Amino acid sequence: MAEKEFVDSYLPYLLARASFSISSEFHAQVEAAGFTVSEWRILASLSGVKQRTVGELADIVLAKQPTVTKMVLRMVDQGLVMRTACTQDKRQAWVSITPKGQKLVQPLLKKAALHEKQVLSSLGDTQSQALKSILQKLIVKA
Amino acid sequence: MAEKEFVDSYLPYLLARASFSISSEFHAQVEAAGFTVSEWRILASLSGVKQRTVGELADIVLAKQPTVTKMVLRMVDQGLVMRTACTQDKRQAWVSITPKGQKLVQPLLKKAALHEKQVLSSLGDTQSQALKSILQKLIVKA
DNA sequence: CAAGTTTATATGAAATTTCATACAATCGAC
DNA sequence: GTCGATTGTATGAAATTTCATATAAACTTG
Repeated sequence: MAEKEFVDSYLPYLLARASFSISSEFHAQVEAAGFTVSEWRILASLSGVKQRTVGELADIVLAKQPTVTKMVLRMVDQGLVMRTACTQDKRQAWVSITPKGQKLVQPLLKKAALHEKQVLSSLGDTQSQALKSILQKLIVKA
Repeated sequence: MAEKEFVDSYLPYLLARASFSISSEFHAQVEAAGFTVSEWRILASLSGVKQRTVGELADIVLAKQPTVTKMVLRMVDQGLVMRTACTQDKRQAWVSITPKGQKLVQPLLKKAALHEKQVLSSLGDTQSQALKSILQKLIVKA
């Protein structure tokens, strides 16, 4: 049984697996609210701001631009977000959350905060801080 | 600009983003070898073992079973893996890597090890160890 | 300011993933 | 053993994602 390296200690895989594992725990609640994970991310990232462009959203939800364009169109149909013309750069499309979207995502945001708190408390303050700062370091700024 | 919480410090998102970021760095090499990320994971996870079942592979590559079934069928067509009947439990399908698959994945495994080493060395020993052990803790055993 | 280049988004076609469900084989209890 | 429940994989249809490309609006230079 010498062959456990890949799955058990290869860093990129550990990251992927940990991410998957933690997200899965919360995924049930996202689904219960009727959202996909990407939809949830879009709503969450729109919930505190005036608006974001399609490109910014693509970067945030870690998806390709055409994927986000179509995702936004679907969410517009559902009345969760709305598109408005960008006044400065007419190539860009501004996306903002609707009152309906805001209302639906609000309870999820609370649950997300709670879930994170639980995970962090299971780690303890020291490890929590260490983890976050290391992860931030791993995230390439570009 | 008070609204940077979600993207900048929400743990599940940091994990997803860090995972994405690190994987992306290596992704170019995976593509250069002609594989998708999931194919790479399947080959890597098969490369040291005699065989794995479809279900085990689904767990490892963090994908759904039907996805893996179809992925394996495609990889069989490409001659990268082969399916053999499981002698004990006839419901299960054993998948193993072919010599061709092994030959193609070998250089990638080396590059992966190198890439990981670079990432780890940028963190330093202490943080590397801390990160890995915290991630392992976050990964739910079930 | 015209011409070429880059950037932001949209869109159709193709590939992939997912959901449901079907099918087979194993397991358990009687 | 037999019947019902469970488990592992396959498969078709639907939904989603991706690739390639189109389009339109800035930017750059001379």
